[in-house]
Parts: sequence; C-alpha cells; structure tokens
Amino acid sequence: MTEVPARERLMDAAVEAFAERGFHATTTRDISTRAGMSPAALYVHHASKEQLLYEISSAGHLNTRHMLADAYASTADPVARLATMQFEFTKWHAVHSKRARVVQYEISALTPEHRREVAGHRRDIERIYQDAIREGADKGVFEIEDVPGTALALISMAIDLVRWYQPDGPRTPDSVAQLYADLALRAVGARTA
Amino acid sequence: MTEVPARERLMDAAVEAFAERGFHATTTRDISTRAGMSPAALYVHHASKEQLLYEISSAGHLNTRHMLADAYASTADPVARLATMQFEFTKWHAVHSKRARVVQYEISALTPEHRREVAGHRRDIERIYQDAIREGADKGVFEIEDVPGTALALISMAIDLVRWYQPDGPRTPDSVAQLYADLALRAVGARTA
DNA sequence: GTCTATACCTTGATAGAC
DNA sequence: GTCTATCAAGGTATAGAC
Repeated sequence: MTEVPARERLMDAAVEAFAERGFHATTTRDISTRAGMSPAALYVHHASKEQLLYEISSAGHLNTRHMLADAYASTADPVARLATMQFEFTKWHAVHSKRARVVQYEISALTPEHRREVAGHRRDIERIYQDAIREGADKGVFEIEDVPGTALALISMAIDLVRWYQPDGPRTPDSVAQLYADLALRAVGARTA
Repeated sequence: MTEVPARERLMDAAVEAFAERGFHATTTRDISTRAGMSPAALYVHHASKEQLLYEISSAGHLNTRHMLADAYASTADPVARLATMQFEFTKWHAVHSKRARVVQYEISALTPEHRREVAGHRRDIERIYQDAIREGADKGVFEIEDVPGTALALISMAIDLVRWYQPDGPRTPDSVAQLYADLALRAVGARTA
C-alpha cells in the first residue's frame, strides 16, 4: 500500500477546491486542510497558490491537446476522425469534470506569462479541429461554410458540459460522448452511408 | 442631457469588473472607482457586493428567459421556431458578452437562496428548448433520440461563446447567431425543403 | 448622497521550533 | 517536512462629518 505523496494530495485538493469555489474564493487553508496538512506545509511542495493552478491548468491543456492529436492521427477518414475527436474530447470533460472546470474557467487567474503559454495550447487545439473539419470539406464529405466558426461550436459543446455535468447524475461519460459525436457529425453535414 | 443615475453606473461598473476579473477577484474599491465614486458610496445604492451580483444575474436570466419564450411563441413551425430561438439566444450572448459572462459563470458566488432562484430560471430556459425540440420530433420534422441532451448541446454552443467572443473581433453578433442557428437545425436533423 | 477615516477580519506567505 | 505562531497587506463594510 503505497501512500499518495503530499505534493499530489495537495494538487488533488486544489482541483476539488478550485472546481467548487473558484480560484479566488479558495484559500490556501482550505487546500491544505483538505489534504490533511497545516497551511504552511503547502509551501514546502508548491511555490504559491497560483503555481498550483498553473500546474493543474498546464497539465490539463497538454493532456487534451495530446489526446486530440492522437485522435486526429488515428485514421484518415474525415468522418471517423471527427467522431473520434469529439467523442474523446467530450468524454475527457465528463470523466474529469472537476479538473476540466478549473482548466477551462480559471485562466484569468494565471499570471500573464502562464496565461500566454496556456493560450498557445488552446490555439493548437482549435487548429486540430479546424484541420479535421477543413479536410472533410475539401474531400466533399462535409458541407461547411465557416470552418473556424464550426470548430468553435463543436469545442464549445464539449467544454460547456463542465458547467452542468454531474458525475453522479444519470448521464455516463460514454453516453454524452456518443451523443455529442453524433451531433458533431450532423452539424458538419457529414455524408452518411 | 440626462445623467446616468449612480445606481446604474455602479451596476455597469460591476458588470465590467466582474466580467474581466470574476466576482471574487473584484474589489468594491474597483467597482466604485470605475463608477467615479468613493468606496463608501456603493453602499448607499446597493446593500452589498453580492446583492450587486444578484441584481445583474437575476436581470440577465429573466431577460433571456423572456426572449426565448417570445421566440417560442412567434411561430408554430418547429424549424423556424428553433432557428429563431438559437439565433436570438446566441445573439444576446454576443451583444451582451460581458454581462453574459457574469450571468453564466458567477452563479457559485451567489448566496444559496439567490442561487436557488437563478437555478429555477435556468430550468425554465432548458424546458423551452426541450419543448421546441420535442414538438419538432413529434411532428416528424426533426430526428432526435435524446431531447434533453440535445437541448443542452444547443444551449452550450450559445453560452460557451462568451468564453471566447471578442466584441471588437471579426465576428458580428448577427453572423455568429446565423451560423449557430444553422448548426442547430442541422444538429436536430431538420428536414429542409 | 458624497466624502474621509477606520474598524474588523481574512488572506497569502514566512519564521523558527521540532 | 511538519507543525504553531505570526506578519503585512488588503478585503468588506460602517461611522460620522459635510
């Protein structure tokens, strides 16, 4: 029985607290208490409250960007590709709904430098969606007029899920992911067999 | 030349500040300074910082709920109805993107009582979307398996817009609204003439 | 209704013992 | 690496003069 290191316990506690109350409403006392430590112990493992947020945010963005790149590379068929992307992206937001809430909604609490870095990851994610949609349109399997706008709409569907999703509610991550993948294909006017 | 009353100036200043930094990162000094007053003057016109947020949030929710009810009642044709609803709902979020950001993302900063009240308005809004989608499905003009899930997806598209929309960017409220109305009709599998 | 001044509290972060 | 104790700063809200 391996114990969870204090550093990770603090990160998990921070995710919970930031997701429930938001970064600015969360105190370092709240985080350290949730992790079963004194307020001072936090600073042995993390430089500051903002640094803790940055670690969570950065990891989350890298994670989803990587996941989408994999989904993109998994096939050359535009329909299967976009379906896989939307399925995986949606599922991630449902499975990690608390973490995702922090990743998506607390960017403004980052330092300008950290915010710029994260903004770069977001542009990468948008670009992957745009590429997937554009290729489908070029091959004539999608019917699209506004590629960047449509990309934003699909991304929005998946991300906004964290505003309402309840892990103990009736919807499983797979069921929402399947629904949103279907809706995405319809939205791009995918030719069905 | 009528002057804007101090009470309204403070509300406008609060919208700006809450939208830029979030409720908890905004100070009463920030709000009152933006409105051209001392910190103490705020409390002559509003009982507290939370009350100010509640007024903004309540008005925004009533506004959008009313707008959707009007759009719903404007026609009996399911296709035109849903298109109008999505157009108006999206356009509102683009035109009032700052206000909408506060309305949609700062609910957790409300008192439990105020939060409950606002949650009721949100349920009403969801229900209007569900009714519009269900009727289209019943009449055979939409092809829908999951009515509540599809409603959430369409609402999410419009709401998440406030996370990225820039008033001085290339997209006008009307252009985004038109795009999202089109995407909504496709997503529900609307029969086109 | 506006101001200046301030009470009172909580915050992020540190010091120093163990 | 953990704790207790604490600091300096900044927060909401109020008091009281004008």
